[in-house]
Amino acid sequence: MSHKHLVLGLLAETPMTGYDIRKRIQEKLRDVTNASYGTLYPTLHKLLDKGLLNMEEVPRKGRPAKKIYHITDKGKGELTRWLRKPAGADRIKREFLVKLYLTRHLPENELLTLLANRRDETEANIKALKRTSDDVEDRHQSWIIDYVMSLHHAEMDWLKRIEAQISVI
Amino acid sequence: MSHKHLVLGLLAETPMTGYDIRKRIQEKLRDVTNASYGTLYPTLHKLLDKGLLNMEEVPRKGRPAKKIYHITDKGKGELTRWLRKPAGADRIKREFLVKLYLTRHLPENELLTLLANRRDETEANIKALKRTSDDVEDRHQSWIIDYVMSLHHAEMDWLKRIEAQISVI
DNA sequence: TACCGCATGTAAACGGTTACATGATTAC
DNA sequence: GTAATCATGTAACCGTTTACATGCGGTA
Repeated sequence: MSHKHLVLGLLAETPMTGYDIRKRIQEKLRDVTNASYGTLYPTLHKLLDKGLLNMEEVPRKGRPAKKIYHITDKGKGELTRWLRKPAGADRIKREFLVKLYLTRHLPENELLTLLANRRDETEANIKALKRTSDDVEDRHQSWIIDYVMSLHHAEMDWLKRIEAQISVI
Repeated sequence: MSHKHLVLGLLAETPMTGYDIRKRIQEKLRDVTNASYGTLYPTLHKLLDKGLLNMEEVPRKGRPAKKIYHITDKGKGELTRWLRKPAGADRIKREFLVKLYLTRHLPENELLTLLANRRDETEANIKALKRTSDDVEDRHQSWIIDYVMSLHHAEMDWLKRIEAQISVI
């Protein structure tokens, strides 16, 4: 992905500092990404270089100026171009699936504990998500939560199916 | 993740060359990872250094020797230790969710095409998966396919739900 | 003859995480 | 007084992708 377009998109709504962008992401996009300053600041610098952003310096007494970034027309162009092309297939490193596959050469009870642990974790994830879903303001945000929730539930169902399959044998 | 444990796990089944490992992954774990030689060979070198693998050189006429890697007892220990601890939460860069969120500041029809496109893509993914699921040998592999398929279906249901929600308004 | 499969790698670039460094202001 | 918040960044490291480099043997 690179956080380039996310930054562009957030700045298209309203001009902000890098710090603000971080907060926004933490508040509204926790389930989507987890970008740190180490990613965000260099991204801003690159976008500025390319002319996709402008920067406005706001001096503060006794410390370095605050830097407010604004999206440029060029930036808006790049953003809408990106939004219109299909999102790349999610490249996921599904560590759990690797583990599942590798239990092939291990005793059956290893497989069963792997599945049971995963079920507990998924259950916990669902509960945690439910808690965060209370203070959601806009539909876009609630759609994301709904999406993630759906995937969690699908995984739960799958886990139960597999466990049932095994215990029958 | 790092492909360290995957390599260890595959070599626990049978000794192989780096080339063989690549083929295995392509054949059986396409939905889980996509490791290239650029990842695999350095990983093998590191594991060898740490004593988790042994290497056996098999000379070939007229070209460099083939290198067959074997897992050591130390390697087996490391592998089972890893398998037993819970798999880290899948850190996913869900590009599609970023796009979904960013349609906030775009006209409604942009949102609708985004969803429609995604639906087409997901449908295509499901069909492609169905095709691959025919020549599956062992249950571990079929579980993985079932898992991925479940997630695809969950996404489809979600997409339809959201689209219905919007068209009502 | 031309291409595919076998088999080894390296190098550059990219994207991200973690930890570090700085320092004022505000709330408890 | 102490901790959190505001606000900037850099540097080292890690894992991965992509492209490149090499070259034999078998198949169409």
